[in-house]
Amino acid sequence: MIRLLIADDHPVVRAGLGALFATEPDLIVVGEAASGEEAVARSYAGVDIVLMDLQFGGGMQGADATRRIRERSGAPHVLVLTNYDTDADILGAVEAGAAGYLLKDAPPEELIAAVRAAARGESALAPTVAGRLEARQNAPDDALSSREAEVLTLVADGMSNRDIARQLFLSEATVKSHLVHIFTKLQVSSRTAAVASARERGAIRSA
Amino acid sequence: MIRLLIADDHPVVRAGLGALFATEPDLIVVGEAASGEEAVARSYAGVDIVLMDLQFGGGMQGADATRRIRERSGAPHVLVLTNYDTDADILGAVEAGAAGYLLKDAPPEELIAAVRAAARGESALAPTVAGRLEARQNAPDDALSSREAEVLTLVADGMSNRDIARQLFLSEATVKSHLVHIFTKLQVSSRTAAVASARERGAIRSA
DNA sequence: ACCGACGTGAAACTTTCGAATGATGCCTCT
DNA sequence: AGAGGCATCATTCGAAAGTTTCACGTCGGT
Repeated sequence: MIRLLIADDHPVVRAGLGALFATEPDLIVVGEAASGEEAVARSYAGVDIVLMDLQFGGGMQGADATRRIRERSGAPHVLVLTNYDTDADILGAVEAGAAGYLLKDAPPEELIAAVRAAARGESALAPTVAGRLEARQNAPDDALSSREAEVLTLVADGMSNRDIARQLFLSEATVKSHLVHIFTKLQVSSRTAAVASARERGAIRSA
Repeated sequence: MIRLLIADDHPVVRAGLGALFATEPDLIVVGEAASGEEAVARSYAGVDIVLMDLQFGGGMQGADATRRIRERSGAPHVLVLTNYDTDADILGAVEAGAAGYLLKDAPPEELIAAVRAAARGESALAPTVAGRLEARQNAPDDALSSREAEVLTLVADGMSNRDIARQLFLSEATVKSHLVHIFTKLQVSSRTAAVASARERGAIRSA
């Protein structure tokens, strides 16, 4: 018997996953969570697999929750389940310790198979995802640091360097410094181009 | 008895909505559709309400499907159900003849109430959505001219004023002039903010 | 025929951004 | 202990971007 925890902020999705797994005799849903925090709190030892959404309406996001859960010993495996298959999301999830990365539009059989695989301790990456990861391995090292990503997000919201500095309690010089690094890593030379590039590769999420 | 058709390309969401409505004695799901085309085909007279997702993986999108369904006489009411609440999406759906606009993260009771309201012929806009529509009504006349939209698109791609001028066979001064008008209409004061604002209201589609 | 609104274009001027360089302190990994 | 990555801050300068103000058509209306 495989015990599941479903973490998703959409009640409809929780109900759907619950209904799906209810038809399988060896799977049982033992809990639900509507936020990242809740997911961490409910991932006690009696849970075998956590189905984790990456996007939550507010608070802790799925990747962080995954990290928190996995850093404990005897932690359940985490299967990430999301709408998007952007590089940044996938990489973040895998790096956070996810055993698998599934898309919400996947056929039910695939979900169920992935749950069973994860319960056996296997990694269950969708084929498209695996290919993407491989491509990422060969890509130049251009991962933004978390601080840089934070700055870039504010830039994408249209804030000026001064605004960003105030918001993050930094000097304007520091913001510029971060931007230089961002430009270098993204191989661009203006803030709008950086935003365009980041959107393309899924490093930032539109409002 | 209210007969429902569920149109969504995510099996999980279909299952979730099905499970949700199964608990209500006066609601019955009489069909499912995984694409816009399928939704149109299955919206025969025996259906009272269509739950319509706006985003489909490919082919006909929800707004077009809604239009097709509603243009027939004796057509079922269409409740649009989506992840995003951008102005453009909402406006498009309502204009296509949707009786309601709901977000997927809405609580189940709200969904069910909306279905019943739609079955009675009432309009069931989520409060947040209604407010947004109203705001749109009162908003200053901020429609961009086609030339302005053209410029803004290039800005969103990260091009400099000089690049844009060259591409559109203009002087740099003219590009700036267009930008001034764009800023005024969007009520912002920088190019990146303009792009953010345009993305928010759906005037620009990200790559 | 006149007026005004609007899209378009343009100059001069101010502010912000980005490039280049350098420096400090704090981590982690080796 | 040393190397390297990251975050922080500073100064200087030239290049963009943004502001202000003006001008010229075209079009619709009273």
